[in-house]
Amino acid sequence: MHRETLQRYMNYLLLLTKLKSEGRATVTSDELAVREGVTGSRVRQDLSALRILGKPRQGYRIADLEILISSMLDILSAKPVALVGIGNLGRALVLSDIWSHAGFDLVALFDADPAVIGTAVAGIPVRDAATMERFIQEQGIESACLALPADKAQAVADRLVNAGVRAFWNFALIDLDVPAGIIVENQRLEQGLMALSFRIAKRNSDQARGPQD
Amino acid sequence: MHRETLQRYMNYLLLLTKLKSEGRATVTSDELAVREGVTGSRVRQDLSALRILGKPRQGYRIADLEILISSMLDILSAKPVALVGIGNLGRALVLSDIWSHAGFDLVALFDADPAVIGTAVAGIPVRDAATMERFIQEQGIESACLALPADKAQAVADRLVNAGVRAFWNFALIDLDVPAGIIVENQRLEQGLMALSFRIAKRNSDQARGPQD
DNA sequence: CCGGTCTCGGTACCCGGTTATCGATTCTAC
DNA sequence: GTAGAATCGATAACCGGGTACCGAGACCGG
Repeated sequence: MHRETLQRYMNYLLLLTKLKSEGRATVTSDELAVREGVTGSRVRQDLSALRILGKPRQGYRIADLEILISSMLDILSAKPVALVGIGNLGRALVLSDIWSHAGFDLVALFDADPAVIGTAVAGIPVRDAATMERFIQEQGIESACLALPADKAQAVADRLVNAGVRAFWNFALIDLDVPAGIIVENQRLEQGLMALSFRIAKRNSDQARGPQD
Repeated sequence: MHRETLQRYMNYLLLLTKLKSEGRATVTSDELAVREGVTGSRVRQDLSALRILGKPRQGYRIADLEILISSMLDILSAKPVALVGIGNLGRALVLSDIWSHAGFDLVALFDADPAVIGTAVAGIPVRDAATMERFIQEQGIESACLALPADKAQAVADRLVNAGVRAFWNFALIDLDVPAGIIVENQRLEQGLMALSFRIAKRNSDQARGPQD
């Protein structure tokens, strides 16, 4: 599955949540389509691929969509995950409610700074990074979030791989070098901002040339 | 330009920076290609679209690539930007060095909490959100970063649009409703984590089925 | 009950992104 | 200096995601 398609599914899910909160029970493919900038055809194909069936003149049942898309993304499970790096970013992530929404259970925090070791964030104690491998191994944790400076991320990732971690959510601005089979999902904040810069430049130059196209 | 293509350019840039720090002066299209999971052909077409010329048996000059890709993304300018919401996430963003790397100059911070108003982060004073419109207007700021809870983001965005902001970098997990011509770049952290969940599920099921494909 | 309309499911088509290929150019080696 | 290898630039071929279309089923109004 291509990244674009995956993103569409996640956006469907976001919109479904909103619709459900408005009391809606069904959606049509065209309704989902306009929000995504695609056609109803594409949406129907997306849903068809998940074996989701709708009814003519009625649409799709929102509850069905939510369950099937969620189970495809495997966000209904509670995979244990550890977070390394209790800086401002780390704290923000710990305090957010995204973990359970994305199928994870944040079970451990690590940092190397004695000033924060022993404190707790959102009720989760911050452990000494020196004890990281043992804890990860004992708990069988296979996912980790790296909220660290770029210069420390590779070394920590290496240690975590040795301890059994097989998937990373990486906020450090480097390309992690990991063995085959280990997943790295990079969350490049910088690229979002660059994309904004590009879109601003494009809009401004388009407007300068006039709206002839 | 499609999102995928834009992402490739940004990844080229990231890799170029790394190569330059290693003392390299030129790159071949194939070198750039393998990192992106595409072919040399695609890279050559990407660079050709930017009127970048290489030399046979030598490759492209890294310095040229950096300048031309950077200018296409317009990240060499210093567009003033304001950040609203001095929570943990806001602080992390302020303290990061991404702003200048992406063509922005972070010039103002706002928050509604009296406890943080008047303090400073990275040398930038935190102003009262009540004075936001006036300051934005006076300084001619046209970009803003929203590091706020979802329930406050829309109201703040509305006020900023009225004050002249025409581009948003939005971290709140909602679809902002803005007038036509106003750019919203959503940085959906949640979706990165969901994508990781999906990739883990996919890897595990693929391995269970065996590596026959 | 029946025609009209709306929306789904499936199929065929299209377009543009990606790859493959080929000639041209430049560097290396002897 | 010449043969050979490497890499670019350009063009053609390919492929798959996206769209358009059509028949089928379901609700609505009379």
